[in-house]
Amino acid sequence: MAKSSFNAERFFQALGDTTRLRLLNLMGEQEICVCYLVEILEQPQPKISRHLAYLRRAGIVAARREGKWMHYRIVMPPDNMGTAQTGAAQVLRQTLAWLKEDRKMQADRVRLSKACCSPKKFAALEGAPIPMPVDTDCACEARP
Amino acid sequence: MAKSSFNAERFFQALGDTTRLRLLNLMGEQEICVCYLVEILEQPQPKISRHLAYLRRAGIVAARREGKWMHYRIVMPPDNMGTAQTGAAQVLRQTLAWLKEDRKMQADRVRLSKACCSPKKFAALEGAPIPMPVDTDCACEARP
DNA sequence: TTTACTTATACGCCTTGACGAATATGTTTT
DNA sequence: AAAACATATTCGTCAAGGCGTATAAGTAAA
Repeated sequence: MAKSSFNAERFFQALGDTTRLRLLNLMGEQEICVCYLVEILEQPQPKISRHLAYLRRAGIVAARREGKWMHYRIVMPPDNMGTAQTGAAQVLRQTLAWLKEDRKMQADRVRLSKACCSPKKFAALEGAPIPMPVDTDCACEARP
Repeated sequence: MAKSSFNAERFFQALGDTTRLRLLNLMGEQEICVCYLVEILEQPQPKISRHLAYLRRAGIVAARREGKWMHYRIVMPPDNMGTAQTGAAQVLRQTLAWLKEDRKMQADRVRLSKACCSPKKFAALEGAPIPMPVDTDCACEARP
C-alpha cells in the first residue's frame, strides 16, 4: 500500500506540456481514437503518438487496440482499497475540471463534438471509429 | 477574467521535480525561512535557492525579506473575484493534501517540527527565525 | 501476397533545466 | 570599513525531452 505508489514527479512532468494537457482534455471521461486526436489538434501524427506514449509511461492513460485503430483513455491512479480516491486521482480529476475552464480547451472540445456529429467534414475521419461524445449534447449517429 | 490567467504548462512543470515538491510540502500553509529548508532537506544551499527561484517564476511561491533572512510562502493562484477558487488553486490545494499522504514527505515535516522545537540541535539554525510549525502539535518556544 | 492504412518508433537537432562549484549580492555586526 | 552571515546568481557540463522527418510495425482489404 505504501509502495512509493505512483511517481508524483513523473506524474506532474507528464502534465507539464500543453499538447498533453490538450490530449487529456479531449479524452476527458471517454475513450477516443488517435485519428481524432490528430484531426482535432491539427498536429502531426508522430507528435501526437509520442505524447500519448509519454502519458502512457506516466500511467495516466491506457490504450486499447481495435483493428487498425488505437483508442486511448484516461486511467485514474489506483484506489486505496476502498472507494476513497488516491491523492493522485483527485489531483487529476481537479486538473481536468480546471482545463474545462480554459477557452482554448473548450474550443478543442467543441471541435471534437462537431467532428463526432459529422465526421464527413473531416476528410481524414471517414470511417474512423467515433468516440463517445465528451459533451452530452451531441447524440451522434451510430457508425455503419 | 478569461485572461489566459495562469500558465498551466509552467505550473505543472514547476511541480514536476521532487525537490520542489518537498519544498512546497514544507511550506505547507506557513511561511518558512530558507535556512530551515536547507537544513531539513539536507541539500546544498544554491540548489534550494535555485528551486525556490523556479517556484517563484511559476507564481507558486512568494518571498519576503526580513533582515538577512528570506521567508518563502505558497501563494494561491488568484481568485476569480468572489470566494470561489480558481482551478489552479484547487489543484494546488489537492496536491499539497496528496503530499501529506507520502511517507517521505511526512518525514520531512516531522524533521521540521523537531527543528522548530529545538533549533539548537541543528547547528546551522542557531538564531534563525523559527517558522510557525506546520503541525500544530509543537507549540515551540518564542524566539529571543 | 501485395497494397493501403493507422499508429509507433528511430534519428538528428536543439532547448530547457538540473547539478556542483565558485562567486556575487545584500544585510548585520564589530 | 571590514568581517560575518544568509541568500542569489553565474558558469560549465550533462541528461531529458520536444520537434520534424523518415521509416518501421501492425492490421485490414484487394
